[in-house]
Amino acid sequence: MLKYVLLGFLNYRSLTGYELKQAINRSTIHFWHAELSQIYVTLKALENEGCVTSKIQPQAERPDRRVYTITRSGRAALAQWLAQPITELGTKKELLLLKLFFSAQLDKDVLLAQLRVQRDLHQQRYHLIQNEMATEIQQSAEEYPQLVKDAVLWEATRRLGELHEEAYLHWLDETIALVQKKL
Amino acid sequence: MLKYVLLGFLNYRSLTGYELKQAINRSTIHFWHAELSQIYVTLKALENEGCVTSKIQPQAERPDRRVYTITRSGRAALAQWLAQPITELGTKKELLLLKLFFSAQLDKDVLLAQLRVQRDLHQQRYHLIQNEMATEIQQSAEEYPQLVKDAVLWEATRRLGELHEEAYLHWLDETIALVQKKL
DNA sequence: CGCACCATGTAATGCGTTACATGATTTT
DNA sequence: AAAATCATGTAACGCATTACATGGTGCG
Repeated sequence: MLKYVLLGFLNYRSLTGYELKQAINRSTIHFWHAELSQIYVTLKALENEGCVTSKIQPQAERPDRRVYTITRSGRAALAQWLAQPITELGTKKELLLLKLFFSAQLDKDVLLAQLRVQRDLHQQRYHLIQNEMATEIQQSAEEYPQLVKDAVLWEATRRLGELHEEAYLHWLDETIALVQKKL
Repeated sequence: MLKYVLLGFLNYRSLTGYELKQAINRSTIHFWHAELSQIYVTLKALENEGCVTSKIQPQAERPDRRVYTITRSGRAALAQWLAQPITELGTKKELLLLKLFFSAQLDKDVLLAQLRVQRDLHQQRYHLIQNEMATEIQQSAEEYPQLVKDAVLWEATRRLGELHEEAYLHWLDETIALVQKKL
């Protein structure tokens, strides 16, 4: 899938691997991520498939950059993938739930500490989604008026992140209280 | 991590690979899953590490089964893992959000169809979590009174699944309306 | 008669993470 | 002086998915 993430961003404009990583971190990070090393590998694969082309851009006082550009064939591949229906639900892997599931014999205070750390982390992410990410999207929409439709959808993905974090925080409070009472 | 899922279940009682797959499907499926083939591979690895032992149980009129039993060393590994704090948030991969993010140029009706299929799928999962899974947990708690504490935590993991699906369904309705209006 | 269930495994492939390797510039 | 940012890659390792392989029993 990383292929399509990269094609998606390159469809807006030409970018380097490094910039693609930044684009991901600013926008899709809460539902799709990738390591830089994997991005470079995948870009090379996309080039072999003819979905992108690359040119070295020499820079003074900075390392040279390899700028990737989407091809017609790359746009076609992206469009084809977008139109393809998803027929199954995605499978999640939630480490916290896994540990919690088997934690009945674990020391109660260790478990509570675990849950409180998670509460902090999720609170932080919640604020990030509500503030930094929301303004980021608004700014893009104002800066590039041709992307209003895109911005509507970006906002929708942000909104699910917000709702999920709200649910998660609510659940953590519920669960901390539950563990205190019943364990 | 699959190692610990298997150890977690084997800590309750000895099981075969096939039964472990069933246990996962009945309980942790919405936050952790695994293919049978991977379970068999991982069980073999656990045996090499001394975390489990296995015995062939011959069966008449059924294929022989290999029953796995957790060792003292396996219990220790499990306990050690459970006590270990999680310091980072898990990273999700949500295919639907990824497609949605890049779908501004996609045909509106194709996108709406995509979202409606998802609504059906999530509705189904929501009911599964609320009904089958809830009763499954209650039954286990009644059947094995020594597992009341465990059942409290199982129920907690189920509850997050429920809350997440509620949020997801809410969001899908929101988003379908949004796409109809603004795209 | 065909499908689902019981039951276990191997092999190939793909994808992702972590570590390694390099090195200048800018910010704190 | 140290840390972060810019910038690109290779290599090893681990884990997961998919396909392949086998074969009996029970049910509709």
